[in-house]
Amino acid sequence: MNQLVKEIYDVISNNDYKLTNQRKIVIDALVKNQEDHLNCDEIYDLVKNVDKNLGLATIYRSLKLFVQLGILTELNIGDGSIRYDLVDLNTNSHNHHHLICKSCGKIIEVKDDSLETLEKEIEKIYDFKIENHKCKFMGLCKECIENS
Amino acid sequence: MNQLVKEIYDVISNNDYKLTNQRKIVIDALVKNQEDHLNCDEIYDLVKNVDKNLGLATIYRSLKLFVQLGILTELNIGDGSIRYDLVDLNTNSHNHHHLICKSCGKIIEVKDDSLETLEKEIEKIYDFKIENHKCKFMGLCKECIENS
DNA sequence: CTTACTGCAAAAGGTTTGCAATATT
DNA sequence: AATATTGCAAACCTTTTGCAGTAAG
Repeated sequence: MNQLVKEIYDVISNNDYKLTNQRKIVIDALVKNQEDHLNCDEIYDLVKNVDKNLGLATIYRSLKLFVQLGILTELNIGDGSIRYDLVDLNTNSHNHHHLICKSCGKIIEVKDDSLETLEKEIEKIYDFKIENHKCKFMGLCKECIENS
Repeated sequence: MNQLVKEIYDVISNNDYKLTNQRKIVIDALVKNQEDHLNCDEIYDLVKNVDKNLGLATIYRSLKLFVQLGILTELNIGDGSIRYDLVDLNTNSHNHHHLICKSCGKIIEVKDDSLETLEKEIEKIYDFKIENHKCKFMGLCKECIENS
């Protein structure tokens, strides 16, 4: 079994939540489509092929739980739905940003931890303890620039 | 009249939209409560005191227009509603970030343009033309740290 | 065997829209 | 006078919730 899947299972079990079939199916969809930043409805569509009876409400509840357990973070690209991003459980860091193409909607992940200096500065100036950050860059991707 | 208000009026007129009483009232509420990052419903509450008949739909439509005209930007703090942030029309830059206290919900504005270096780097590596960015830092504000 | 979890359907937000009346240019 | 804008109510969409039945530990 995929190493990441195993780690996620552990987080759930170790926190005394039950490893139900439905949760496993949702996790499978999330891991297999990491790049896609799916929203609940899109996960529902995928998951129906595996278990026709799996309900939408169950997915909403699963996703909420996974966020609470630190397995996922929420991502808002302004389309009216919440999208989800798998957290790298090993580094336990949120050190990546998103490039969102305003033309085609593509989301590109950017690994970067260069915000740490800025964070330290902000913490000092504002007496604010930063625990996490979310950074989005909006613009045009390579393909959309070429096709315009 | 407030200089900022005058500038906003100009943007609306110059783009051939009508300077209606309702739009003026909404602008007034936005300018007078710049710090508060109001959502539509909160603006509705404020505005009702000025014009009891001003409808919620009108505010939604005004806010959409103002975003389109670059007068406002949308801000998502994860409470399920869209909040709004006045753009500094003179600098025409989006060079500020938000600190969001996860305990009391307070939003603190941080002036900073240190992301430009990072943006240039990202543009080069990913062939992505960045037009704007949104950056949120989540954590605990001074007061909430002291009261815990 | 206990109680957390699920599925369903209904409800609850927030936001959008159609239409007739109104106000701005 | 022409038409963009408004107010109202209904519609829409995403997300949440109550409850009875089911399954994981």
